[in-house]
Amino acid sequence: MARKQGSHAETTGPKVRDAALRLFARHGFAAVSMRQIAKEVGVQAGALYLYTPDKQTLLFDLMREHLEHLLSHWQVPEGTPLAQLEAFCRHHIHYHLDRPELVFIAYMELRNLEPDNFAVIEGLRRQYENRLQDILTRGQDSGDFAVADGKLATMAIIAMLTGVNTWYREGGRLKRADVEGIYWDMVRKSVAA
Amino acid sequence: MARKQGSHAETTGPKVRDAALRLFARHGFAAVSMRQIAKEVGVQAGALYLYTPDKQTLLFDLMREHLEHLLSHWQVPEGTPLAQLEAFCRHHIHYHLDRPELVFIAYMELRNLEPDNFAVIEGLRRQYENRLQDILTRGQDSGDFAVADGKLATMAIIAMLTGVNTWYREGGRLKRADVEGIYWDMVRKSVAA
DNA sequence: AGGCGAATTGAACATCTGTTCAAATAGAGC
DNA sequence: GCTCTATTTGAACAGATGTTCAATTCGCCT
Repeated sequence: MARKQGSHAETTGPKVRDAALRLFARHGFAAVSMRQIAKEVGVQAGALYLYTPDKQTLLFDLMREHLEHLLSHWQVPEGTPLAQLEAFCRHHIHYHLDRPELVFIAYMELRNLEPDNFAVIEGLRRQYENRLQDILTRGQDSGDFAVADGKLATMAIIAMLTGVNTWYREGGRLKRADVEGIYWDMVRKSVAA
Repeated sequence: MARKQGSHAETTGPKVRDAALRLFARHGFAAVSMRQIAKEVGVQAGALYLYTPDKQTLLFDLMREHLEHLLSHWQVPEGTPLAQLEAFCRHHIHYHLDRPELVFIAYMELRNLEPDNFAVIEGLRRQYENRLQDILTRGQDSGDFAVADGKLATMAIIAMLTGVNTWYREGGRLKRADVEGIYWDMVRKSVAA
């Protein structure tokens, strides 16, 4: 009962995060116990509390980091509204297909966030949506797009694009570039003037 | 400790189902205990087992009944592919906005189903998707639609339409008929030849 | 070689989990 | 009013829950 051989916070820390990510995505936050996470890491449950103040924070940090990285990793480029919309769509699909577990958690576990944490995540998500809505508004003003309602079109497009994660499997009938192209084509037409 | 005044299986049974529906939708299947459901019904936990063999079946029955009703309540009408697609889209939105809790559960709680139950629900869902895919295929063959990939377009459209449930709130800026119309317009354009 | 801080154990806490069942009471038909 | 059955209670089960902490060992620096 003591410290283990080869133990270091720099290796155990990420392991805890990854185990939580994997297990929360597979079974859901509420269905996963701290002891299961500990087992996956190869450690006793008590040791987890060196790396997170509690289970809730483990979830919150995963979601916050995901959304903050999504926002910082990509900015709307200069160009026509059409080019901006294409860049958004292609990046969204690409980025989300790269992180299925984080995307899944960030959507499915919203109701397991405590009110303060929920407000933070909601705010970040809203920022991301606003980027798309701004593109659509600009395209509407310039006459490139014909969108009846900006907010609705934003939600419709994001729901459609994020939906890729529910069915796409690596090594399937379609390659990622194909999927990107086909989705972009549908989005383009759906808002076309 | 005994039978309660005014107790009848015909009233308690539905109460159990409704309480489970409401609580599962709000907090998630795994986060809700049988004692919470019992409290909502106004009964002790043991009494629930007169109305369901176990917690899992409570969830499964909600999902199965929802999807079976969705399938039996609406059939693809005769007509042009365009008319069929419009009917599908409008009905989908209307039906789903009427049952936000069931829709939410049927999507979010898939991973909490035991394998056999999951297979049943998956099968029902697939049947519903196939209806849309058939419409798209027929429209593609007739030259009314230009769809690069039938399966992908099916998933894209369903994701987009079901997404309404994540943001629409009764009494908001848009009426249900407006939403229906705007979504149908986007879908129509997205598959247009 | 020795000492100090970092990392982990394992037991303990109080409470909650799904489920079963004998006992008890209520409604309904006579 | 009596009986029969439908309906519910409340206790019990064996185990799981998130979290804390003194005790212990390992890695690293001098």
